[in-house]
Amino acid sequence: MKLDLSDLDRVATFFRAFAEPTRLALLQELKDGEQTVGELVEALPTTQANISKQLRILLEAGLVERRKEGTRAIYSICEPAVMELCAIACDKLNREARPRKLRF
Amino acid sequence: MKLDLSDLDRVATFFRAFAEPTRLALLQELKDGEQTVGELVEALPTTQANISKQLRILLEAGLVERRKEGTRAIYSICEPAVMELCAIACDKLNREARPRKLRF
DNA sequence: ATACTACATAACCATATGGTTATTCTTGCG
DNA sequence: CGCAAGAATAACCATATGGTTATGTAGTAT
Repeated sequence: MKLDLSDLDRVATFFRAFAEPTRLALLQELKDGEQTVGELVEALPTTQANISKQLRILLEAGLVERRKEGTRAIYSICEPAVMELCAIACDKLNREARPRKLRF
Repeated sequence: MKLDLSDLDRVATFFRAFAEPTRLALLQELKDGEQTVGELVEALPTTQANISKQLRILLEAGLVERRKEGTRAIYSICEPAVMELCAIACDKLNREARPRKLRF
């Protein structure tokens, strides 16, 4: 079975969500539970605007979900495959000659 | 355990190899066995130069390997995780409301 | 050596995208 | 209401990147 171009586009878009360090860092922060935007801003070395922007990409990719509580927005991972994919990526990278092991 | 920025960069680079339709199409063509560059050029709607360029990215990402035979270059998938990752991506996309199922 | 085939690389362009600053919503509260 | 806090969006810039055309290079044959 061969996927056509529009399906390949969707798959590519899905993987593209994982293809940037900042978004991976966000997923990593959310790994152990939901976080507000403010908490994520404090945890990562970038601006609130950028955090919101990248979170939107993760949201549209269906990797995270948003919940509102008062004025805050609380994000959490809603796609179990996220951890699985990151684990596979780390396994692959650990198989290369490397000083220490990666685990997402 | 938290990956630092340089590790996140490596993970991101890994995923980035999957984040373009042309490279996914190449992987899909290679799914059932090795192919020469010429065969891949015939199979895909882009130029030989672009095929070579994208193959190099897959090669550097460690997803495919190259074998020379005469003047030909024969590529094949050398990373088992490739199919696994694509299967997970398709599963996820199939879970969204969609007319038909994707399978890489 | 010449010419041809198969592939890789270079140079270049148009677009996409990560990041920033500035601004605009939205919500809660006095 | 006015105001502040938290978050999203807009506008913008610099860089990265997919794709193309043109050129280079290695192997094979004549």
